[in-house]
Amino acid sequence: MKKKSKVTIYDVARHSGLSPKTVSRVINGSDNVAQTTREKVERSIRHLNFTPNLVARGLRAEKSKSLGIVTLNAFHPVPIQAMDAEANRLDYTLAFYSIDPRSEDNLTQKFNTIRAQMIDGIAVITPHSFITYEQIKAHTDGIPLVLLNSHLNPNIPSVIYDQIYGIQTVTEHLLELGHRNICHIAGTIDTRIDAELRHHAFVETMLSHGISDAVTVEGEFTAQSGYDAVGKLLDKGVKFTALVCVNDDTALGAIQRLRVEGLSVPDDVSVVGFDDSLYSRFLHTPITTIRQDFNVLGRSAIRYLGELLESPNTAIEQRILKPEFIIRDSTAPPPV
Amino acid sequence: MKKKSKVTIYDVARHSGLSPKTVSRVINGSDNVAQTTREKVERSIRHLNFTPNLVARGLRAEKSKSLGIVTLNAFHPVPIQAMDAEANRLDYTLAFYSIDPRSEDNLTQKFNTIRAQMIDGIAVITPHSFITYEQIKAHTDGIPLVLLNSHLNPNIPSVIYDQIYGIQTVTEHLLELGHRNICHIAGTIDTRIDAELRHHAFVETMLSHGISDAVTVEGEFTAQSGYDAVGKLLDKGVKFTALVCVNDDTALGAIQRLRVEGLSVPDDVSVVGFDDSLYSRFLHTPITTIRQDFNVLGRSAIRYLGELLESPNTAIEQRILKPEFIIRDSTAPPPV
DNA sequence: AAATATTATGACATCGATGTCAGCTAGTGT
DNA sequence: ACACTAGCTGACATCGATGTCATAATATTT
Repeated sequence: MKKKSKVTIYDVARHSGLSPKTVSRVINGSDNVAQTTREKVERSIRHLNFTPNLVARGLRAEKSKSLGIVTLNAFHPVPIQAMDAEANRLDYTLAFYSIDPRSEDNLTQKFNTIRAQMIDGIAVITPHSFITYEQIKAHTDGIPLVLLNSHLNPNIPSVIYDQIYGIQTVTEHLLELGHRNICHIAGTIDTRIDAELRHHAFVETMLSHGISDAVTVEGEFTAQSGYDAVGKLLDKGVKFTALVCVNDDTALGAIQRLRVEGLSVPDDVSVVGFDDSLYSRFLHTPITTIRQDFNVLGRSAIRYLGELLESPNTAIEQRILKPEFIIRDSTAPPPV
Repeated sequence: MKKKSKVTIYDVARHSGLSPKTVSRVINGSDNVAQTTREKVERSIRHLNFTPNLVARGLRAEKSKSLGIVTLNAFHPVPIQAMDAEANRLDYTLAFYSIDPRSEDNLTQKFNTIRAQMIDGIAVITPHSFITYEQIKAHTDGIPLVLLNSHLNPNIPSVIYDQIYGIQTVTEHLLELGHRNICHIAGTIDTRIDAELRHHAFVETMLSHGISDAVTVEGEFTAQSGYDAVGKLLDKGVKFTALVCVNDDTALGAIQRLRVEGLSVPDDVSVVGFDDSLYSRFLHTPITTIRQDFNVLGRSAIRYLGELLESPNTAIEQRILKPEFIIRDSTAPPPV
């Protein structure tokens, strides 16, 4: 049986015959403690199996030593394990909050909680265009803040993969192969920033090659929506020899639909994805894609947050990660 | 500009001309407060935009109103958003901890932190056989605890999908189709409980049909390991017409390797998976599988934890969810 | 040896909310 | 009119750790 009663600094003080303040000094590695005293206290700590109460310490210090991870219910992957590992390295723990971005109330309420819990720093996974940096910032009361895969804006503290570079690369890859009739199966452009960025990059790249009538169908980042989008394109009689998909899930669904419709990938239609999902290289037709590693993204965000906490004059900037282009079997020259 | 200084119950008291204690009563909806007083306080609260400090409250109440989600670095999906939603419903927030199950030190240290943060309840995602319920319990100091997809044992508080039923079902499905030479591509049997359970269920089911020489190859839950496992089977010259894979990722890799080796699924070899991963139904050959919904699992765990917190005499039991069998195209009778 | 500097320790207050308990006001009963 | 409730409010202590500041113990200087 364990003792239920918690061991406090007072118990340690009593046991070692010293004052609570001295015990506190030992815990915190303060200089002005005699060697013999320190040892006595350490013995008592070990003997009583004492762990300082972080809530009490938090109240006094006005900081909790934990970081908040906020997501916006957007089906964007949350690399929580990687973020936790990095946070631990900086001596922080993690608290998690999921916010409904459509509810201003929910936003206010959650950030009230975050402040009330004295969370020291916040990482927001925000590929969600309902919410701007300013809106979030208005709620944080000065708590350091880093956004993940958010708006493209050099003046907001964030870590992002270069979406524009990614889509530009795959689109140009298709153009170089000789494709001219390229369609884009997008994500929810009006609500997701990454979808918007990728869509814009697609249109621009096509324009820069003199193609102004490229067709876009909006999906929602899922395999099902990719499947349906191809159906829509075919129904409308759109002519295409290549598809740029907003992510691998969408590409997966698109490829499946093409197959159902009797079209071969890549012989009849080339397809590119985005993300390099875990399954992508093991498919019947491995997908040509752009790899972004969400673990790296998460770690970078926490690291940045750590810098902001340590030195408040750390530059506010956008840290841009370059995704990697991976050519597989789903792309080929268009049929002759 | 916002005021940086935090608003406390004392500020509200001063502003409303009442005592902090009365403000506290209003916040907590206490009975004995005059209507006019209550309104005065509420006005002040709104005017000052006051939010009670949860750290202070936690210290006093000796509870944090947050639940700890613990994972063991085992690549098991963490349905953190679903768990958060359920926790919020019960008026709790979430803290996240990732533990290296091979390090006893890490285990001790993390649970010290959990106790030091006055976490009220813990959900452990533990398909990891390094760690038993007893080991964890020894660290929790009586904090309510629920395990997810853990050991099969009616006396530990946990929520699990019935792994045995699942593998039994898919194996019998293959047997009914006429297969006799069925191999199992397992997970890491020595370190993952779910792998062990599934392996055991496979062997038992085969035995109950009079087959005692069924071959098992150990993988590690990944597509790559499924890919490699098929290679090993072929190298060893093992004869098989069907594969039971520990999960869909493994099945995906296995199917890919079969294709590379010139074997067709399901004409030459039938393959079943487990989990019903998001991609499984969109593959070239959609996978026959067993669906377990991790969101449901996570929500159930939090709900159970909530019951344990509310009434400490809630039964300690194993809550078993039945997974759903889904037949797709990767299984067929064996070749004649 | 006296004066001064340095090191080591503890008493007390504080962080913000709330439990305990006492006191005050108004209302009821006789 | 007096005693007695019931309802409302506040003073004070408390949760556990630590900052402030005073003081005791020791070392250093002259």
